Amino acid sequence: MQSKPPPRAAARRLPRDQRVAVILQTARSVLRDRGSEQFLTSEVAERCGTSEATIYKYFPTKRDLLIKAAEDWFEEFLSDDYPARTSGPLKDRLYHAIWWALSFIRREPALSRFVLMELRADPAYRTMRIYQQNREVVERVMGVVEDGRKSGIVRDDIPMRLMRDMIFGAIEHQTWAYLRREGDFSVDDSAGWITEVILGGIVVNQPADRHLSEAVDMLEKVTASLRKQAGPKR
Amino acid sequence: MQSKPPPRAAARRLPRDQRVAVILQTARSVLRDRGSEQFLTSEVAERCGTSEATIYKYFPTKRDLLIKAAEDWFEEFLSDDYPARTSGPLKDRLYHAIWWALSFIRREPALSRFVLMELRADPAYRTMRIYQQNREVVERVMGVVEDGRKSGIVRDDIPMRLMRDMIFGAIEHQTWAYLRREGDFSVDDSAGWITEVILGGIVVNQPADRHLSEAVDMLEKVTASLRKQAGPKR
Amino acid sequence: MQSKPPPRAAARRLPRDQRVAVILQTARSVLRDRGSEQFLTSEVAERCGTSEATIYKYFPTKRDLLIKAAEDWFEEFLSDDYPARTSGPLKDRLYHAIWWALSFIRREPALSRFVLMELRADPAYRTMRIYQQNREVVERVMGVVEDGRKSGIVRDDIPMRLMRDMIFGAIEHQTWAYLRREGDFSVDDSAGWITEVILGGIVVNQPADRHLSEAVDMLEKVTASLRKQAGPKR
Amino acid sequence: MQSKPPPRAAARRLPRDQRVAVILQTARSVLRDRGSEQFLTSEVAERCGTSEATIYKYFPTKRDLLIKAAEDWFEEFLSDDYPARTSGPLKDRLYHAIWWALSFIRREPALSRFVLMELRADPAYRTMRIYQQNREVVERVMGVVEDGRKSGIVRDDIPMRLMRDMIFGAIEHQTWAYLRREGDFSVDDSAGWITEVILGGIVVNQPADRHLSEAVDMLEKVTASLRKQAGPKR
DNA sequence: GATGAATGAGAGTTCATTCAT
DNA sequence: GATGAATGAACTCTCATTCAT
Repeated sequence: MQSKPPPRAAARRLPRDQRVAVILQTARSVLRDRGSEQFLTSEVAERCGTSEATIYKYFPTKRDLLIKAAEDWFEEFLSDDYPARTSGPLKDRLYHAIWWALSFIRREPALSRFVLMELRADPAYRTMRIYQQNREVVERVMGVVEDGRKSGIVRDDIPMRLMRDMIFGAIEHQTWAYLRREGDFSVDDSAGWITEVILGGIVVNQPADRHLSEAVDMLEKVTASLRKQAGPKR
Repeated sequence: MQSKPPPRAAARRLPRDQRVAVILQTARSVLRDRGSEQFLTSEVAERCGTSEATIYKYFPTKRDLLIKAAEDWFEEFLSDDYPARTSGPLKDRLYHAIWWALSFIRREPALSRFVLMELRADPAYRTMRIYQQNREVVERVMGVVEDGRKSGIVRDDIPMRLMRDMIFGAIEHQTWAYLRREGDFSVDDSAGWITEVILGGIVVNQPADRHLSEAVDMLEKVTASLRKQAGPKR
Repeated sequence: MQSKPPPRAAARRLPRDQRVAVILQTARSVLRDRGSEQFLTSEVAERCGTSEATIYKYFPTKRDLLIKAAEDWFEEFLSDDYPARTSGPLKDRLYHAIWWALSFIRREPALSRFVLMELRADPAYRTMRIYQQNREVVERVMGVVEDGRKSGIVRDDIPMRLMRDMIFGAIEHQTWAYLRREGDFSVDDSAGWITEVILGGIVVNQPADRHLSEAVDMLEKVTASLRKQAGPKR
Repeated sequence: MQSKPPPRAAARRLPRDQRVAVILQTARSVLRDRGSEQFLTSEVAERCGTSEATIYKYFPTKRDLLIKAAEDWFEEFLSDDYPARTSGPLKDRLYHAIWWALSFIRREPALSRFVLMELRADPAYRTMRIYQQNREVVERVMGVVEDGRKSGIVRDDIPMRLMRDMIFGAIEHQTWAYLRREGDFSVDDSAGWITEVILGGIVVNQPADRHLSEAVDMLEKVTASLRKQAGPKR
């Protein structure tokens, strides 16, 4: 016989808001531990010392609970935010933004996985708050690119959407195994390389280029020696 | 009252191979229509006019059926293959390979989705035939990069894995909405832009340009100083 | 057309303990009527006017239900217990204990059959409560034998295990047909004879008898020879 | 996909009798290896290189096959028989018969288990050939007891049925674990002890008995000395 | 005589969700 | 506001048995 459930731990008769908060927190922890596929309403109820019926009082559907929990979670992440870097060389700023996006995944793999692999598939995804939240992350990175464009550093023939796909495609691909709980990754390294390739591509400096820079070197020397030769001038 | 089920539509008593083929085809179509999560053996049985027991006669497990169906499907794609382009400029060859990978997704979104989002997560993925099949696609693209490296065109400081993640991350991200049945994409355009960015990055000024303009600057200074040195002329 | 199932007969919404009790009682009756091999959870559900899901709410497994039902059943038997007889002649005490064991089988053949023929074969049998319960019965009988040994009445060269096997082998064999619902047996008679044979064996001449008759023989001879020696007497 | 069954090994188109014989032999081996609960018609078919349909041509039912196989098996055992010992002391003959019954179990535990635990439960058991076969074994043992009775060695107040139950109850209980594949037993030891207890019971020679035999000893001495005293007589 | 193909009829579970109290 | 009780509706898988060829 199933052992009797332990007597409810949590306070009964919480005001609505608190009850909701408790449930959401618990749902978050279940989502973290089990992933969305093994997410059972019964486990949420058990962990927060309520009944499943109570949960269904506040959330019409398991999925609603799941989404709300994810959104709150995401919100929290966004609010204890690093300030975006808005000045400095483009490369540094891009690195910083990508690093930040990667660190989100690193810190909350379960949430990331749920958002990236489940919610994004939902037909209603675009109407969810979490869609907007996710956009914030994307915007922060793409904002840097946009700035680069405005100041003429970034090519303006490449569609923004493509650049976005490449950057976030790379981010997700790099973190795939980690999201699967099958490996780890270095936020710093990944951010570094992605930035590097995005900015400069994978093609070696052309030979022509090398010769030119040698030429520049020589000219610098010539210039310097001419200066000396000219003596203390004015 | 449920009226008696209509007599089985499909031919009964098929020879083994044909029955297997019918089941696999049907499974493929169910996978296409429903996705792997809503894939029911009962629906496969119904659609091909057999009983579920018959299906289980030939496939030990629902998952086995699913995988076998996917593998055959993939096989079919790989066999009416375009020849890989093995000569010509790196850019053309890379474009061609990426184009080919994209066209797979374009032609078989349901299959792609299943492979990319379900099977890849399976612990046994690496031991499946489909893993090898998928590798073929990846290898074909990365082979081009490798060649580029050997001939010194591609930077050899960037880890291959990163390049792979960027290319396929970009491919998958570009096709994401399409896999979700939410949009479309142009194989040609996507392939073109991905190639472009991967090879050259997103920054306007190629190093060659930068060096060149520095050189010009200096030459101007040198010229100016030589002029002064020459004294008041004319 | 199946007419709509009649509204559930049994009271709905029983408190947990009552529901569990109802299920256990029902399970017991199904076990009695069908035996463990034809024991269907669906029949239990039907008979007690619940759904199978309700049963699985309280019992994780069909087998668990079966075992719990058997254990409770056994418990009930053990609790309306006859006191063991702890004094008096060995024979009486052994008779009493065997009688008690037989009466268990007599009263609950279905349960006995399940325990003796199914559970005993279970790898986990030794860890079950019912194993302990069964031991109580065995111990009560063997305790008498043990006492007999201590007081020198019982031979101490025969392995206890063998004696146990003989006593319970005899008990089970005697009751076999009854367990099969094919006949009946008298608890009194069986107990009497088993006690008799176990204690004394099946051979007519007890050693005491043999010696006695030898002695008589010899005395007759002695008498005869003494008569001769005394000469022709009247 | 289930791998194709290997091409049939056995000759096709066997005459009826041979086919039946092959099936029966195979069924026996499956019964031996798997026990009757895991006995699958599919495995029989596979092992003897026929189809299940062929089996059903000759045996209307799985159970029929099982029974027929067991009967043939038993027959074989009975025919390469030890001759029963028909002379000598009762104890030796009983030992021999019990030993023989035990050795059957020892040699064919799977068959024994099937007969003792499955078939015996069948309502039609009494009408089966195997019931008669089993009786042969029982008779051989009980024949010895019967002889003992006739010659006055065995008590005639104990019901034969009880003696039978005690002897075979003891045999089965002793071999229980072995039939469960959980242990082993010594045919010699078991036979020895069972014989011992059955014949003599478990009670120590009574003290009275001891005194009597001492008395006999003394009388023998008296008789002897009287004889001497009487001198060479006649 | 032989068999490949096919299946009816379940079995045991699982879980999100409802509702009377 | 809270919940214990209850369940509908699936789902995957098994196997003895039948039948057209």
